[in-house]
Amino acid sequence: MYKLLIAEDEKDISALLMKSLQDDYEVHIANNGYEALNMFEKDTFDLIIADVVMPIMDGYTFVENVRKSSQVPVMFLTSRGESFDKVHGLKLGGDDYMVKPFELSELKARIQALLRRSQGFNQEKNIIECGVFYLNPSEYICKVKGKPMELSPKLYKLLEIFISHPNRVYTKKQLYDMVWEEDYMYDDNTIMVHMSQLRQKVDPQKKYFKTIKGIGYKFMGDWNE
Amino acid sequence: MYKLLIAEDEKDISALLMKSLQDDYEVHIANNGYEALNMFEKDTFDLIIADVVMPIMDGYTFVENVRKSSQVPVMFLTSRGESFDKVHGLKLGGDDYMVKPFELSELKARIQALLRRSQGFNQEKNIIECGVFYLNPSEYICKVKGKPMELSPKLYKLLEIFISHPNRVYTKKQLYDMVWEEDYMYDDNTIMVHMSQLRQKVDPQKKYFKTIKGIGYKFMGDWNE
DNA sequence: CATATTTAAGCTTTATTTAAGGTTCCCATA
DNA sequence: TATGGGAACCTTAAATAAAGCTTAAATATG
Repeated sequence: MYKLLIAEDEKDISALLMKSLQDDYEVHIANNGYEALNMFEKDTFDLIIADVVMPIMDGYTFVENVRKSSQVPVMFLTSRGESFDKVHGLKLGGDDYMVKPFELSELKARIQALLRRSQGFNQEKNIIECGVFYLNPSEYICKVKGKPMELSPKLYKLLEIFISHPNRVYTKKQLYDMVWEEDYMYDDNTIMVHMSQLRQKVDPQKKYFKTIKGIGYKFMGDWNE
Repeated sequence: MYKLLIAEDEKDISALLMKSLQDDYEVHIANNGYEALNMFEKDTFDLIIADVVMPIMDGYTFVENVRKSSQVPVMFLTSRGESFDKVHGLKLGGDDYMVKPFELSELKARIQALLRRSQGFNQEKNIIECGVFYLNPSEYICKVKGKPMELSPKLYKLLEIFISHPNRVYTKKQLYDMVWEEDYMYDDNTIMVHMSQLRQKVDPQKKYFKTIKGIGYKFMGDWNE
């Protein structure tokens, strides 16, 4: 079930949203931008709905801060319906902008469209897929060409990083920091052994995981079978 | 430059769109859904804008067919502004839905937001480009005239420096300091050998990398093919 | 105890530097 | 206007150094 964060100071509206969305989503309400930002930093959400005019911290400022670290889809929902406002909200990182009063059916459809787009058109939640590789971290499942693979935790995390960002080059240090989450006692060799194991398990023909000598490793995401 | 496909039967609107979008995008116009579908099958586009009411094949049918094989972002642009229509359009695969008459500034902002989302925020990657040279350091990619080149770390860094600052002259000492990051043990010859290798790989005809005798080297950024 | 992870060692591959001989260009001099 | 010497530069190939791979054994984890 997708998690939504709603930043809205008008209680009647947030209550209405809660009521009409809670059957389909896990809904969290914040009463202003500041509160929302705190919640955002402590948790992860699949979509954010933000009012613009709020006390303490407004919606624009909130979303600007969100965008510094996240690409979570954002919908503005506000009574300010001028083109100028819409353009501003969209430019600073919003994905959609709805003007109050709104139709609930349209809001729901737009939420669905946004989630569909941001989740990469996967029906299920949190599926990571690229080419022959399929990962479902919440179920700890890994498939390569549809064939289930058993991977140790470290190997799984490694693979997850690569598949979520095809073509990107990671240095050994970066991988170590992300997978091991401890920067003392760091050794290149550990990474190399794990990469070797990962290749043997998941890419025995060495087509997908390329070594960039002097830099690091890269998962080739633009292949043609 | 992103490629847009616009399916619109009203000539004055398609002309207006062409006029206002052609500076930023490569715009292709189809006069109905059927024509659009043909164009879509022969070419690839980064975004589709579709009217709903069109002769021969309507926008909904067109987009339903598009969605059978593609996840390209789709915006509906139509005078049918009922919630029912919007919900229908969004559910069958549309990403956004604008109602005529529309503000051009809002349309442009929504196009940008959609492209940003569908391109996976990729446009924010720092790509270094000049003339026939293309570098993407985060993917460690180098292309010359669209042809991928494999470069060693030192050569890559060297090239990166030159392409980021066309026409600037660098002394051997400067290059050494920037690429080697150690100022002891410095030898002109090392640079010269690397420059020689770089030219052979990336500029065999010696058109782009010029020696400034007594000074250093310079990448010629203002050429005309 | 079983499984996962790290260490260690020998080996392979690739990158970088060194070294030597050749080329070009500038400038002083004839 | 020729010419020769020297400095700066180029190129190539061999030598050296660095980075990476893999296997198996050792150690940790639970």
